[in-house]
Parts: sequence; structure tokens; C-alpha cells
Amino acid sequence: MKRGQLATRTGCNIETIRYYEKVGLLPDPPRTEKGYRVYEHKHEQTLRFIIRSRELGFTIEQIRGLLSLVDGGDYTCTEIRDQTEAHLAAVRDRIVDLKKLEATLVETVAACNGGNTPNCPVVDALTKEI
Amino acid sequence: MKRGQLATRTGCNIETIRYYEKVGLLPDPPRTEKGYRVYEHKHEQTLRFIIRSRELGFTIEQIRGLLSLVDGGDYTCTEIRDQTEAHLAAVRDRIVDLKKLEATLVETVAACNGGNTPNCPVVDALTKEI
DNA sequence: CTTGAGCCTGTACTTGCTACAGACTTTATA
DNA sequence: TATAAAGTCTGTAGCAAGTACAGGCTCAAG
Repeated sequence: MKRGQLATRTGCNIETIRYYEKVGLLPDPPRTEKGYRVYEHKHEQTLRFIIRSRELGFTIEQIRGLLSLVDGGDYTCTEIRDQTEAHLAAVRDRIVDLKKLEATLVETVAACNGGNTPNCPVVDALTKEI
Repeated sequence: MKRGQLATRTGCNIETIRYYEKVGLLPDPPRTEKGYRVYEHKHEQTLRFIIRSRELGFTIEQIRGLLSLVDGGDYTCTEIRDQTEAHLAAVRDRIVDLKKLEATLVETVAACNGGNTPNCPVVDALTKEI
């Protein structure tokens, strides 16, 4: 299968496949005589793993770690779970941050009288420190 | 006041000040004979506005919009509030996304037996589509 | 046999900064 | 006053994580 087909099958942008190869997530595929990349089922599996991990918010570096564990074949369930849990904690932190931000924005908007005057408490709020 | 002092007073990275000037958020300050930037109180106010807006998650482009309204002097409370509300909606969307992600990660981790075997449901989950 | 689609490479662009290098100026210390 | 240290100047390169070309080949269909 060539690059375009792999892109279609996985829903991945065709250029992104090349990018994942460049940064070492996706192994260099064999080539035809004329230099065309030829992908096997294994590549598709790995690419799906990468795409899914990205959707779950893992960084490229984290995925590199996960892949080396998995591809090494000697990973343990505990190792993978630990990394996933660490990531879960990071996601939860981010949610907490965003909720604080949400509260601040709600407060800011609530302070607005909604009039047509150039006297806006939102602007005032923006110039204040936290 | 010179750039370093403005950085210290606002807590902004010194290079970031130059960056905000480059992208047109912070007006070009007057210079000394030898070319050193000289900032007035107005610059500090604007910089604080930018910093605060960034903390609230506004993009550079959005801040450019807010500043042009504010600096134009003819903004209305409604205009500013509308933009802030739009941003609030975006923040809420992001929270919803992250919560979905959190649920998926919790589910994934829960599927793990925590053993020392190389048989990991997390890895399986990662290769599946959504 | 020609046309268009697909693939190849390298490079530039994005966002929001941050971090240098190398030259210059200002300030503090001996 | 001389010199050292700290500050500032410019331009440029780097980060994540892709995306989007340009210009050249190659492959398949009509």
C-alpha cells in the first residue's frame, strides 16, 4: 500500500505520515525501485496507535516512549498503566485550570452592564493583575 | 524605563516584550540617542492588558482586536462583552472535550489488571479507533 | 502517447514565545 | 580614570506538531 492509501485508510493527513516517519515514530518503510514508500499492515497498526495516542493528548515524546515499550515487546501492563495514569493526572490538572479560567471569565462578563458606553469593566478587569 | 525594568515590573520575559512589539501588540516605544527603548506608563498598562488577556487564554489575534477597540476609544461595553463571551464558550467547549478524554483515560486505566504480563488492555485500546 | 493523478524531496509557514550570538552602551567597582 | 560587568541592541534559530506548498518524477487510464 502506498502513502495515499494509508492516509485514506487511517484518516491521517498524508504529510503527517511523512512527519511521523521523520521524527522516528513510524519506521522507515521499504521502497519500490523508484523510491515509492510501501506500507504493510504493521505500519498501519502503528500509525493507528500514534493517531489514537495523539487524540488522547499524548505528546510525540510520550508516544515514542510507549512505542519503544510496546515494540520492545518486553513492556509490562504496569509500565503502560503508570504512564497513562500520569497523563490522566495532567489532563485533570488542565481541567482544573480551565475551570478557574471559566469562573474568571463568567465573573468578568457578569460585571458588564451591557450598555453602549465606553465604560467597560471587562477592560478594567483585563488591566488588573490576578 | 528601559526594557529590563519593564520586564521586571510586569513579570514578563524580556524577549517577549520585543515579540509583542514585533507582532504589533505593543506600540514601538521612543528610543534614546543610542537606540535604547524607553517605555512610559502607557506601555506598561498595555503590556499588563496583554499579559492578563493571554492568561485568560485570548490569542494574539483576539488581543489585537480587543486592543484596537480599546485604543480606538470608541469601543462599547457590548462589543467587548461579546468577544469575551465567545471566548468563554470556547473555553467551555475545551473543558467538555477534556472531560471526555478524562473519561476515556479512566476507562482505559480501569481495564488494566496491573500485572507484570505483556498483555495490556491499554495497548489494545490505543490501537482501536474511537 | 499524452494527460492527469499520485508520489518524491526539501523547505517554509503556523502560534507564542524563548534563547542564543556578536556587537554595542551603560553602570559599577578598583 | 580604567576596566570589568551588566544591560541592551539586532537578527536569527529553535520548540511542538503538524500543514502546505514548489518543482520534479512516475504511474495508470484513455
